[in-house]
Amino acid sequence: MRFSNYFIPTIKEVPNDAIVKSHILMIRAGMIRQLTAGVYSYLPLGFRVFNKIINIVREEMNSIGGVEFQLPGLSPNELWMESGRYEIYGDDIFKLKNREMVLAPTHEEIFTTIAKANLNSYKSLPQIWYQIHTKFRNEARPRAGVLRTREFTMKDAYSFDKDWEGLDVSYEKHAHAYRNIFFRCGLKFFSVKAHSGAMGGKDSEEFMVEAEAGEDSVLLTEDRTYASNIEVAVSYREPVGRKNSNLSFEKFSTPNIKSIDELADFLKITDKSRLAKSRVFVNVKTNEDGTKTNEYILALVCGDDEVNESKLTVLFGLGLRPAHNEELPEITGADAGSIGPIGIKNPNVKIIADQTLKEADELVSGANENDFHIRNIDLTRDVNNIEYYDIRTAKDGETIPGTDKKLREAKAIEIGHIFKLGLHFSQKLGAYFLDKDGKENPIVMGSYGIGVQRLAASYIEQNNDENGIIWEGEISPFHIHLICVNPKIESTKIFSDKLYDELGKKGYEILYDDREDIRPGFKFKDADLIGLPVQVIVGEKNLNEGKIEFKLRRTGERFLIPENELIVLLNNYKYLFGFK
RNA sequence: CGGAGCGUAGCGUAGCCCGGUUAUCGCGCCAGAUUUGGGAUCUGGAGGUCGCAAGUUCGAAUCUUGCCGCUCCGACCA
Repeated sequence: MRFSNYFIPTIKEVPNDAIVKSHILMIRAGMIRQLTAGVYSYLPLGFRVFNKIINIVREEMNSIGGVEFQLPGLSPNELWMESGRYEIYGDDIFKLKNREMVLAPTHEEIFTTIAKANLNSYKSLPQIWYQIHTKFRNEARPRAGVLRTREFTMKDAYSFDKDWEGLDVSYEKHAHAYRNIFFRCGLKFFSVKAHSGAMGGKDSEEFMVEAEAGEDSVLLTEDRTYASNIEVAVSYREPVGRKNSNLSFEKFSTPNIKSIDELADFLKITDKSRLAKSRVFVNVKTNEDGTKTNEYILALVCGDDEVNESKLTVLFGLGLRPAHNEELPEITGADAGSIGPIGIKNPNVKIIADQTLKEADELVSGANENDFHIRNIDLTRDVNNIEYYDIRTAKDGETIPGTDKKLREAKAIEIGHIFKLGLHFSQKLGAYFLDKDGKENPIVMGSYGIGVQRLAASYIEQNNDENGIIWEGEISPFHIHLICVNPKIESTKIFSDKLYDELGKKGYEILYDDREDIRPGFKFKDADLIGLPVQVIVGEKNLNEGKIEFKLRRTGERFLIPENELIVLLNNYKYLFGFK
């Protein structure tokens, strides 16, 4: 590609709106431009990278037997009401104003509709169906350039199996394909156990790239044998245990004490583990007749721990939400800050506590009366029907239960998600098949996604320096940045043109900076910013001695080589181009 | 949705607090000249509904109110 005939609007200055590295560099290198919040135009260079990723994804999906579709972006409201997601998604789904339709944020419903009509026999299962195209999500807060947007390209795949064992196989195939994809894209990635989210389902694994710009928190061991999203991570914490002094509980005045920290200061103690923190949750249950009832839950953890809402959701279901501040006095008798397990106003509140508090005594907690707490609470003696679960959020520095392996907390970007969906959509939308015995069964489904732009941004997060992006491997937009220092000098122009043709014929993808009236420094800066793995520089002085310059982008190393050695040298570096 | 900040030429900005000539500067752009190995120099030039609307005022980029948009933090996030 001749630069003079291409379109790469590079920018020297850092754009005002960009904070995150990959965002800044994608704009500066002329890959993307923002149209409005969370909506980006893909410029030729960016589009080229995305397409490289798409091709890798396509190859790996095909290799596990995936078949490619292209489904509509528009779909009728009705379909989403049937699956129940019209409500669940709420504002996150784009709704058309002049037609009863939505812009699909994902395609379970539509793929399932096709499965319902056509996968009627166990003989037609299993199937892996996928597509690579645009998704629309009305994100409340798009951020960090292309990392979280309202319109993006996603590879979404769905597996259809006759039983759970079949799903396991389909799931493993995807896990394998995903590892190949991310490896080929040159990412340093890992996978974590994940929360399987609103649709129920069993196993779920997220593929992560560690990056400061990430929105997810993960806990991992240094040897990466364990990694987990913080939403589900389990770690060991010494139980609080019993002191058995058998002190009776007593209420005491704690004026204006709202937080655990304030309470600790007030009591002049530093160990907050016995200051039991109470959080109140409302679990909205839908009854058979469609009416709704509220279940109330009080969750206790150590004062220096946090309640993990994802873990609670697993225990109680999707209707769970934190109680609003206005509801608290009605449920407990006090405002946030004075709530505890003893003397709750509503006698039907279910009390649960984290395992670390199992049978603990001499606890301090709110008295369910503003500005009062209670000390010497013995959960075994004083709280009836208490149940213990793992409901705390694991923390940096803690160990994996039963080992001495330490967990480190890190920020990460989720680049892919594989997920055993189960029966939710097949049952809701009526996708059943007949088994060998002529019996009707719901199809067992899996769902698998990869965000294309997010993957590119993740790569850039991991591969950049103060001069720009550093591309290497299969997703580099081109292989070689050929720079003719001054095309106005005939000898260099003739030589560069010839080199461009020859290298092209050898299968190299070349970005050829043939621009006239651009000073050399400008071309070099552009080359480093765009960041192709190898730069070949043709200048008058060197060429007069039969030499050209060869530069490696990552290390900045330059070699002055005889022109006829270029082909051999390039061959030595073919791994930089993702050549086998 | 809550909190904070911002909106002046394609990009980055000064001016705003304390209202008053022709709205500042740099990059980029156009023309010419000189230049050509790390984002050139000089000369000349084009480019603006100061986000929008209403208000206060003799007079508003500047003050007030409302709206819109964007960014960041948080909430949310199959």
